[in-house]
Amino acid sequence: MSIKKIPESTISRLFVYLRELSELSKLNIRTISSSELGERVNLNDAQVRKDLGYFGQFGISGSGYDINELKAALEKILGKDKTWNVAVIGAGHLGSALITYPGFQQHGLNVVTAFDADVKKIGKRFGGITIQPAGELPKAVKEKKIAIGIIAVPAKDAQEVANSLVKSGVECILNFAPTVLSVPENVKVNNVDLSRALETFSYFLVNPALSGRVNKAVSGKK
Amino acid sequence: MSIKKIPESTISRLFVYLRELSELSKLNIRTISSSELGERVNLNDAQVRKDLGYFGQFGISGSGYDINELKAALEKILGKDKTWNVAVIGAGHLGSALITYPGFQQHGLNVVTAFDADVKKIGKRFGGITIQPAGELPKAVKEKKIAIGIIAVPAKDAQEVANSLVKSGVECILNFAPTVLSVPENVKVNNVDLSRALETFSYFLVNPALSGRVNKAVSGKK
DNA sequence: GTATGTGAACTATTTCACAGCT
DNA sequence: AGCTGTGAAATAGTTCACATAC
Repeated sequence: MSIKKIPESTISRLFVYLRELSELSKLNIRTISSSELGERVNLNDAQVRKDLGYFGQFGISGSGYDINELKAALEKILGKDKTWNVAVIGAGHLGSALITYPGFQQHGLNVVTAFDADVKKIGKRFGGITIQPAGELPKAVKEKKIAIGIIAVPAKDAQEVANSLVKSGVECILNFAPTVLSVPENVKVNNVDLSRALETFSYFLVNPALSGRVNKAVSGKK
Repeated sequence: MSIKKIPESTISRLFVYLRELSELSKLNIRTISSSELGERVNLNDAQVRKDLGYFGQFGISGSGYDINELKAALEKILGKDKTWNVAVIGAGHLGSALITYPGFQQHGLNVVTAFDADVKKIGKRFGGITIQPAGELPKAVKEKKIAIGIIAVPAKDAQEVANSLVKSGVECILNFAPTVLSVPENVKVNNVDLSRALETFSYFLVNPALSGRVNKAVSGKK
């Protein structure tokens, strides 16, 4: 058993590499070395090689990586050739913006339904999507083969929505509510906490002298 | 010099603790132990104590932490007693949603101006904010004492906007563009990459068997 | 000569475990 | 007895450095 644990940060960086490779491919550049690629995305060359190394050997010693080949390999690994159905729960400010957010479609994610608990919101339309009553969720998940649920409800309701998603069989949850969700082991939760992202700034603004004491995140500079 | 480096993840968790303490305070609970608090936010008790330990000693041996006292201490540390002015750059889909997103105000962040490079967008109003031409940015940053810039422009324009923000004196940037920004050491960048957050799901959906091989993020379960 | 792939070294972060306080 | 605060141990993640391949 020589299976290595793969850091989640590696997977996250794989998407960064893929994006950069797509750019390079458009420019008709053929090959790139780990150090050139690393430089473009502010990462160490060894980091690039190690990340790729978890999934196989893609390079040619002495000359680097074939851009189109590596791009295709990463697309395969990351499932970019597939599309997934998404449900948005919560049609308030954030939720309604997400329903029509075009960035999702660009990445193989189709918002196919949306729900809200508030009767006043039911029946409203955003883009081509009509808001359904929250009670319809379990049925819709099965019928529409929803793989990903996006939680955009107030913090106090988030856990309940998560429970309902999990019970209906959804295994991936993107949580915009500023709260910690409890879910079974097999369910993957990503948190996007807009407030928290902004809040951490307030710490830095209040403690400018301390900023040197804080370690940089995922991809610090050299 | 006994100054310890503080992990950025610690600061992030401090906000989680603070939120939980606010809830507890409302319920008129007086004290809490590190293990109880940890359990509520899915973290190890030692983690809670170590995080707090970077900033001082807040607990009472044998009985735990006074909720209101700890809450006040964290608010001070995290700068929650202050407010900051924010500029949004990019008034497209995402930008315009952010301009009126009420979550920011709840955390002491006031969106006071917004900009766009597109002449068609200039003069449009979202909430009480009128979109200004991008060229006005440097002047506005100084006049309105903007501390935080939110980048909600396409990836290809993001670096240019960041340069302009930095040159104008902004030291905190929240970047929604899916690209790696190069900024001077003293500037703090937080990335909120919605696409990436969703993209990582596609990896898990394609490789369900592998999910056990991937380490959990910041706050794994016990 | 140049650049990969990968153990080994290093650095960062989390968890353990226990002395000491209330 | 119960719980904090904190060194020490364990684990995770990054960077170095070099043998090996083209």
